[in-house]
Amino acid sequence: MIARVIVDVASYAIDRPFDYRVPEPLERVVQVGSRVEVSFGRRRVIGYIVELTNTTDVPEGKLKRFSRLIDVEPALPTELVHLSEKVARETVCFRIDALQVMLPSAMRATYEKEVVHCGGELGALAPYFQKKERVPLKSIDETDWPLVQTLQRNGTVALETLIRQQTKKKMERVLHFPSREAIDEALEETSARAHRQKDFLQWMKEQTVQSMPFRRAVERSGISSSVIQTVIERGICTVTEEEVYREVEASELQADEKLVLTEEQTVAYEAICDAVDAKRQETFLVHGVTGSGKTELYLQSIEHVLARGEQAIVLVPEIALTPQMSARFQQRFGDRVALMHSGLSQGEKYDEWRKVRRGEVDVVVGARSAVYAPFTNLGLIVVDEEHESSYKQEDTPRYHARDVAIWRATYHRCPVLLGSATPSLESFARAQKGVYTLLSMTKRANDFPMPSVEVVDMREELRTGNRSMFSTRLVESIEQTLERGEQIVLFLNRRGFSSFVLCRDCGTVVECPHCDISLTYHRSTERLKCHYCDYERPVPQQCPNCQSEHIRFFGTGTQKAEVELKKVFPQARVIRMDVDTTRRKGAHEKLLKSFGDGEADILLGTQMIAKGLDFPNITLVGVLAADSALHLADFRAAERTFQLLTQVSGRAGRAALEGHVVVQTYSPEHYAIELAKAQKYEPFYEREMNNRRRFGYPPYYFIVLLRFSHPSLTKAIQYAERGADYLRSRLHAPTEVIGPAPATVSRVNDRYRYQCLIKYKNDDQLHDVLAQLMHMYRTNWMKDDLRLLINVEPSSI
DNA sequence: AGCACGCCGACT
DNA sequence: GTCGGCGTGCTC
Repeated sequence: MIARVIVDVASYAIDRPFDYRVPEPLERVVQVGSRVEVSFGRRRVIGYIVELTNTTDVPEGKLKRFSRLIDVEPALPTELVHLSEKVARETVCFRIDALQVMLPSAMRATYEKEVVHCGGELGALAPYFQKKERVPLKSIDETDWPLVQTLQRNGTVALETLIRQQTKKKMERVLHFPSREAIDEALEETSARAHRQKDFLQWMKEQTVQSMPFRRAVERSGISSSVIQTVIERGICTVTEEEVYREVEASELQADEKLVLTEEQTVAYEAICDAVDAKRQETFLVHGVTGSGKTELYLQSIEHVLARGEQAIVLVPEIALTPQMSARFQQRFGDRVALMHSGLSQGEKYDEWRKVRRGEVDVVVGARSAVYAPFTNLGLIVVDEEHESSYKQEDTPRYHARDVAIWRATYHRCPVLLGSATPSLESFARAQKGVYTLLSMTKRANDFPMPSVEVVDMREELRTGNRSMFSTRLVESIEQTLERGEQIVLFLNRRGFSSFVLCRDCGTVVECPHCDISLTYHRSTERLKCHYCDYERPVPQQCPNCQSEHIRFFGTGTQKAEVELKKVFPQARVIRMDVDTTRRKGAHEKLLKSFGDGEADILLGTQMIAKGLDFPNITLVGVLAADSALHLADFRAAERTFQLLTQVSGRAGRAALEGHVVVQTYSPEHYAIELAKAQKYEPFYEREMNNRRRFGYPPYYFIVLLRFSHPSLTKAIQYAERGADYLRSRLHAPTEVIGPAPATVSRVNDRYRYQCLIKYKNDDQLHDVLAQLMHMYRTNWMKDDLRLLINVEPSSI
């Protein structure tokens, strides 16, 4: 029996299966998806079985037997093993990367070298070994490494690779209670003076369960652990070490009752159930205004799926995975839900993943990578806020969770639900073409009116002499809202307000010496940092260009806004939410909770407050700089701005109180802002589609971004041109190759970056041509220190 | 990727 | 002669 194995080595030459003979005793145990330990060249590494066959082209002399089976139960279901091939092909990444991303990081192996003493004199190495036979190479001083080599040659020591999985199963001591009779017997044998022991025995007798974690027994019985320990030592009850799940802190469960669906919701619900029942892959685009009750639709659709004995995945943007959202799912489905988001520790993520793998839960609510939840009987995948750019992973494998969701659904023959108030142009266009089924929900579930939106022209404010961050209108609105005792959310897009250091005399901005980007001030450390490389330096006292001491320092946008806000409204209680105030685990939740409890009047923050915030007392939303993302050189700039404004506006007036939105901008006439104000998605869609068609961008074309980087500027340009020429010579109209042009950040880590763009409609040669280009890169260009990165359907360019 | 082999120049 | 620098080729 032959196992075809993808080994844990990310390299072009290795990116294919290698054949290993399956040891005979394991023939009935191994499965596709199992991990094995193999010797590969002179190393031992972990590999994934992707196929089991009986034939091989590998000559007998080369074929090895793998040494160890790591999982009895395969780590990945077959479906995901096959899916990894598609992911690798579609996103141009190594198969091993596509496989690894499907597993929790705790299951990734680390490799460590150890020096083993085989016999003979160790000489100068002796102190490292003491009485031990093997020591980590890391523990030996680097100056002694040549000696290790010498001793290795004469056979005194050998180097071995230690494969360590990061998996830590949490073990807990579990107490097993004896039978009633045994307890009675024990009671008789217990000395009359041992009152506490008797109490404990009595308590045990009252228990209905047969075992309980030691810790909980201490808590519940109120008997000290030393007493219980004595009882154990007397052999009355036994203790075992058992694997337990880390307890993920449960959100506070508020009542969440099943709601009566509106007419629109019912239409959507029935269409979804129909696809579920028919086992039909169908993608629904749920276009519902904020407050139209999309979550309730998800919940009831999932209930239907669970009733059929199938499972469901709910994808949520990381940032929107608020306790409010999680709590609703937990309330509805109890312990059948697993949560997967960045707030969990590595071990907690591993536990949640295992619950899914073992079939102990049947709903997963999680961020991007939860799309790989190892369910084997999926009935529905929901992608909430489907337009969110966080669904696209920005490093390898550069997959889009929305696409993966559809691939998986095709396998499981189940529907996918894409939900958004502001669908991505791609999805809406597909819905228009009939590729997806459009489900519109135009009315708010509770019939509350949409908030009124007011746009303030900040140029006008400047002209009238108001140079502060707050327009007169916004100040008035805040005042009125405060007087009414209602709450305010102020939103500030960090971009354009980032915290850089500027010389007031010559205008110099302090930049990174290795990258073409300004340095960012970090208040916590009082230093300037580069967000692209690891460079950091203290804040300069003088301008590095003209030595002037008039260094103007811009704190983060939100910090500055907070100071100004306190000046204008000294009586208002403000909560600031940005990366600085939410870095600590759980800080995010805590701040939101205290705002929800009415402990503050104003919530001031960045992107992160744009979503999922659902408090009835918020009646005013202020957007301080609506156009900060508008003028970026990216074809999605208008779409992003429109989505953001709509999203933020949705935070106002979620309950009976009427909501109001004030949007401050320097370009009030821009269609993205005008149409967001009017809250008209479709006119925006038409308008933006026109632009996309005119300039040949998605969804009219698919795009692939190629980035060439090299320490020498001329070489970077040369190779980028060579690459573009190569592509042009092989790809034909209507496929186009644009560029090369310098990347937005034209230098990172002392490497110059040039990029090309391929635009295509449907080009079946493209993947082959890209593969050939990669081949040329790895056989010729890579040695010259060129780096080439391919991003299929990038979220920005 | 990482490891060994092998070829060449430098040094005991 | 031997050591160690890095270019080349291979990994079932």
